[in-house]
Amino acid sequence: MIRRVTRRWLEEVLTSVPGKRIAVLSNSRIADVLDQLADLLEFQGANAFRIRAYRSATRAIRNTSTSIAQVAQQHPKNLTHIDGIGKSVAEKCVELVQRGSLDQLDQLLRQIPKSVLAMLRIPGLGPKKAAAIYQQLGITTLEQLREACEAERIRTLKGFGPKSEQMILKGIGLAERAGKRIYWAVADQQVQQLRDYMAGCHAVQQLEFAGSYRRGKETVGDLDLLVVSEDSTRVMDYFGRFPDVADTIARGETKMSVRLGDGLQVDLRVVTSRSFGAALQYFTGSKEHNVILRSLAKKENLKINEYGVFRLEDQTEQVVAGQTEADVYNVLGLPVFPPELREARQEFQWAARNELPELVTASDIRGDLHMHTTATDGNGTLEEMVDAARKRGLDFVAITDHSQRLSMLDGLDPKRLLDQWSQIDQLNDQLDGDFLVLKGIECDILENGDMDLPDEVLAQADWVVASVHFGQRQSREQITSRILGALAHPFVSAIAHPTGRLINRRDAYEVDMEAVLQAASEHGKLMELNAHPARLDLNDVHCAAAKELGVPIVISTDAHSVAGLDMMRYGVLQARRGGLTASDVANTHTWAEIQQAIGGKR
DNA sequence: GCCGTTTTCGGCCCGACTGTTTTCAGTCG
Repeated sequence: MIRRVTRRWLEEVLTSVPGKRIAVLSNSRIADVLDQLADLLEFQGANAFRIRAYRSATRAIRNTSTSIAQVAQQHPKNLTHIDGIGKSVAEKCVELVQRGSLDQLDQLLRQIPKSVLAMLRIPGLGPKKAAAIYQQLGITTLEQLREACEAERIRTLKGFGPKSEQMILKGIGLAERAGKRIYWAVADQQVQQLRDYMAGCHAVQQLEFAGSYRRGKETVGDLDLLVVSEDSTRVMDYFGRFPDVADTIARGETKMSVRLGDGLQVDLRVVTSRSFGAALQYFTGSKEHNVILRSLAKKENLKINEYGVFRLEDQTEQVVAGQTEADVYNVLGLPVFPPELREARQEFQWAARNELPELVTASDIRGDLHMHTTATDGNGTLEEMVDAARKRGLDFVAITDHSQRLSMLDGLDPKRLLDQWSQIDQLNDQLDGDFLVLKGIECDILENGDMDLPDEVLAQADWVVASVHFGQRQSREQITSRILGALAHPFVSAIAHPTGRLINRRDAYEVDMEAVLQAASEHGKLMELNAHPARLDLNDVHCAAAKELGVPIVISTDAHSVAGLDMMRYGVLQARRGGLTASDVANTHTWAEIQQAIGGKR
């Protein structure tokens, strides 16, 4: 009862604000608000550890699949059970969910104009310097800042000089592009080019890309290039001549940073072979994973930095590890965590229980259960897609073209679908057991919750993926209930791209993922991890939640062309970040085994 | 602000580079 009243009240508050949709606050929205609060506090010069506490709370909020808003409404005290959330942040979550805003944030925003925070996006301009510019010169916008630089007024401030003005002017132009995160798949292309180029430098003994790229994060903010060499000058000179380098940001003895033409920053570190493992560990991160690692080391009277692990005794430092990553972890009694797991989520607890999962690999994948053909919006014919899948070593595929509601994409009505399925029967006859083509469909879940094709048609399919394409702006209750309905439908096998998000382009639609996963578990249905680099939907956090509930994940390319089949590896990477093993992923199994899993429920 | 088999108070990871400084604060990862 309380929940209903509160939610209705919240909906009224939110709908009274133009442009806002009816919604229970998502975790990412709550985290955004708290991050803004942290920005403003930082700007005010608040205690650095207090800021860090807020940052770590917002990270925890983004990293859980539990709906913070729901917990705040129903069991607010349970919020502090989440690591990183204490009494104060818990109270703020409750206030935010109940009132739709935070009193403290409103007060701060009255003192500091929001436009001032834009200055923090300029590389090299942090909270202290930005605050000095705002407080001493009264500058509140980037345009005023540009004018002040050009009029040489910034250099009059203590701690600023002509170079600072140049840095700011350059930074204003970059603020838009810099800091934008690119898809992992795009970063990967850049990495391959850099690898090829750096292979031509004889001074390079060993080379590895670290950072969020190595952790397989869905988006990458910059590249961290680690090189073993005895001659850092030669390596840096060579690196600086990479044709796409637009600007050198910094260059010292061991570290150099450049910006490429598209705005991507690449940091180069040159180390000796003795330090390679420590440096690789250190620069792979994440920051939060490293903080935990160093705290553990400290308790053992050890110190970890990018040069090695050192034992502290009688004011002397003795090297105990550094050459390989394995040495660094093993000296602390820890396993070598796969980079994808180094996010300070559960990996240290898993290690303590000796339960680190053996993550799924691309070679474990046996089939692809979501792809399109020229029958709807694909570029490849049925035969071409099947041929390409065979050449990629798969054992089976499902052809899942769109259903009739997608008329713009020439979606299939029952007659055309049945025609396609009889073609598939013929093709299977020709294949004679060497390969299996499944009769599938990507069937729309209509706005009213009905399936887009009649039951008697769906009943004849081997495999049905249900998806939401229309009515994505419906309320959380409506969308959730549509998906729950599909999961309860006897002929639906899996939910495709379950949140509809397009990374950097479109937010996920409002959906109660906890309820969805619970229903999938009850009905024995599968959830898709769509491998397209812009989707990667489910995300890593939801994959981990599905695993907890025993809901199998099916990694699918949703290929619209032959080349699209190669996207499988991006999905596998995301699955690894979710901690999935081969047995957690349905399409590492044979079709007979998958059929058994979904067939029992019909 | 968060956290706790050394702690409910006193810690909180660590180093490189830059610009503005005559020894260091700010920023970044």
